[in-house]
Amino acid sequence: MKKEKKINPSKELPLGFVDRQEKELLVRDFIISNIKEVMIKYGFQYLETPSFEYSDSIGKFLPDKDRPDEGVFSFRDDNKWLSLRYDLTAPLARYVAKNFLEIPKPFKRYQLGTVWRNEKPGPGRFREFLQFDADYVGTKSLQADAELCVMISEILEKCGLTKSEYIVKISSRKITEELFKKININDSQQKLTALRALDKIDRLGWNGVKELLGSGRKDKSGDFTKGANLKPKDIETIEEALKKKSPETEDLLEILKIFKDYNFNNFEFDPSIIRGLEYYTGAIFEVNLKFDVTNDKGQVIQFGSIGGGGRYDNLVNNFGNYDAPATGISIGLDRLVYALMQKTEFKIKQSKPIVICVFDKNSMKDYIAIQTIIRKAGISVEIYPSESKLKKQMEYANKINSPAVILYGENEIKSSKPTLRNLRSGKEQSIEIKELVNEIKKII
RNA sequence: GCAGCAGUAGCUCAGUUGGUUAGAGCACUAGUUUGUGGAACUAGGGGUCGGUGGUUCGAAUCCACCCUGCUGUACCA
Repeated sequence: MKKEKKINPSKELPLGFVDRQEKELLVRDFIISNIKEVMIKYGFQYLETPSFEYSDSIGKFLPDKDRPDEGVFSFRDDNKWLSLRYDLTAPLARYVAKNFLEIPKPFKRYQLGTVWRNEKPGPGRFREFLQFDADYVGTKSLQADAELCVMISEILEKCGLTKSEYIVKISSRKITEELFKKININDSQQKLTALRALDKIDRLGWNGVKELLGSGRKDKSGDFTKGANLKPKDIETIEEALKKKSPETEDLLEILKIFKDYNFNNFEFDPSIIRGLEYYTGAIFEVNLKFDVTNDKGQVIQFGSIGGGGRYDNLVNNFGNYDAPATGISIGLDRLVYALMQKTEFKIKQSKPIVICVFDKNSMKDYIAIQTIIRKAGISVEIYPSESKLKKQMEYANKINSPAVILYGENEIKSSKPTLRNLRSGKEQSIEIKELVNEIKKII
């Protein structure tokens, strides 16, 4: 009989999906707890919406296509297309439209949730990631826009970033709109290409952007990108306009005034920031890190922004007749985690369990008794799960970074004096049970 | 998507112009020590050489296609 070749299931993960380990999750939890604290202080309410939405509810319409636009993960269910949400703003708009009459106006909500994007992953950038999003719905007041920037800044500083390590950049859609009107670009494709080119100034610099506004640009690998084919004179006009150090549009002037009242100054006017192309209508903001981020080979990489947002006055309106101007901001949490973990001074302390070694299964009652005492004191502790050689148990304790082991063998039990071994110093001491908790506290 | 580079043990990598049974370090397991981890020594396990097909007497090595990773670029609502 011939042996069938066994084909094992793949251990690999789908492109852009990753396992996340404790080290990373603890940093993430730390950020989340800071976010929640700040959200409460600023009076936002907590909301959760489902991972899936009908594709058309989150802006994915399907004209003659057998699947929704690339960029989202979708599947067909009973002739309706469902998509995994790609952000938290679109579901919010849907939620507001659905519950418009019941919710307070303005509606201030924040949300933490996984989102999915069917795009090429990069460093600190995955196809599944956690996003934080805070929005003001139902107000035109620019106080809201300004406060979002102040608030995001407070969150970042709570997470340990200093003012010199990040900056909030602001601009307004109105600037580029006026600019395009001035130089008379009507072709919408051309407008789009130009807008996208402008968005890249931080990465490519002015020369790169100029090439993209003109005939096109060849990148480092030799790949060529077509440009917007603007006239040199128009490119000059744009360059001139974007050099301006202070804003002239009314919305930004107002926001700047409010920043002043808040005594907030870690921002920068930057007319070249664009953010998404679809729904923003007014002020836009972007949060950038100012320190170098490296990959695991130590190379400095293009990291981009860790979050941003802006005013979107028409999004809720798309669903029907309710008029709900809105503004919001989001952070990609995993990107922030990735960046924070690079700061060498950034370490989150975690308490690993004390390990009680097992000499004899029949003494389990005694092990459990001291385990209970220690746990009651709120200290992490566990009994080694089997009766292995002491060496193995010690190796285990060492491996999990346990601060200490408790040796409670025949003689110790007889005298009710367990031995506590400090795994960092290697010192051992014999201790009365009632003193055990106190001694452990000295070690951890 | 496009372009460049890469893929050999869990990890980092070596492997001569195609030539027996594919190697090293670290990690892992067992022992030196039946009550002692982080050091040392000894022994051991572990590989569809990214996959599939082709060329060849013979392929980790050459060819084709595919997959995956990295970097850049595009897209990012």
